[in-house]
Amino acid sequence: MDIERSISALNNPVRRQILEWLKDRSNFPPALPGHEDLEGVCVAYIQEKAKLSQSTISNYMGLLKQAGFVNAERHGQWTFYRRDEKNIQAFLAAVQDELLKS
Amino acid sequence: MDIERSISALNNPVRRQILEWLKDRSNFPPALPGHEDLEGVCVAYIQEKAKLSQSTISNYMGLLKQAGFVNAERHGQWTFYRRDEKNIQAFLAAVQDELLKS
DNA sequence: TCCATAAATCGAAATATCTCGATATATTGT
DNA sequence: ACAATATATCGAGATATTTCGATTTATGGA
Repeated sequence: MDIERSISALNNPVRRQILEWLKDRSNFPPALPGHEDLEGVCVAYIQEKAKLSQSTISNYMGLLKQAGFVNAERHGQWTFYRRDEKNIQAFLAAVQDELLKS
Repeated sequence: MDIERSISALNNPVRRQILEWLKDRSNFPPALPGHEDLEGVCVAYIQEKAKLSQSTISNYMGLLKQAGFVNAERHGQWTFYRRDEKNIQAFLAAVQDELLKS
């Protein structure tokens, strides 16, 4: 739990928006054929919704991953990103601790 | 509750450290004579502990104030800063909401 | 009024972040 | 092996943040 890296990753409205979108798979187009069982969303779908360049979104997802907010799973040529709820909880607990604990 | 501004203010280790120090008045030298009743801490004390320049700390306290994390109270030539626990709670609730609420 | 002190603001240099297009890498299908 | 597609990485320009010293403003005391 690197709080520095996590806050830095959250310090951008598009990255926060992506984390919100990822709460619900139905914010994106249907899964690609053969990947219906996967929870995650590919970079191209996220890019389309965020309306930023492919490289920017790839970079953003890398930052969110380093911060622990998402997991990446490669399947063939696609990387499927999904929220890591456990780490998100852990982050919230850590911030709460830092801001409130005596 | 401007979450953008709040996260931005927290996105700096010294500012987070200051918020932690302000949890406990005894992290700083005793109050100036005649101000023993005040909860807050003057800029000079914070600066001394943070070991950054006066202008930097004044700027930091301004950012923390704009974000709502601290209140400023002017008494004579001093500005006394203290945590705004209500707003800190509100911020935590808002982040929790943004990160978790469906 | 003049001086000293505290804090805020200004201007600037160094560093970091944002964002892009171009390129590289990995994988799949022909 | 080749072409097509998805993603990652690279290099760079624009913008923002960090941090400083110098200056300004506000206050209190001699």
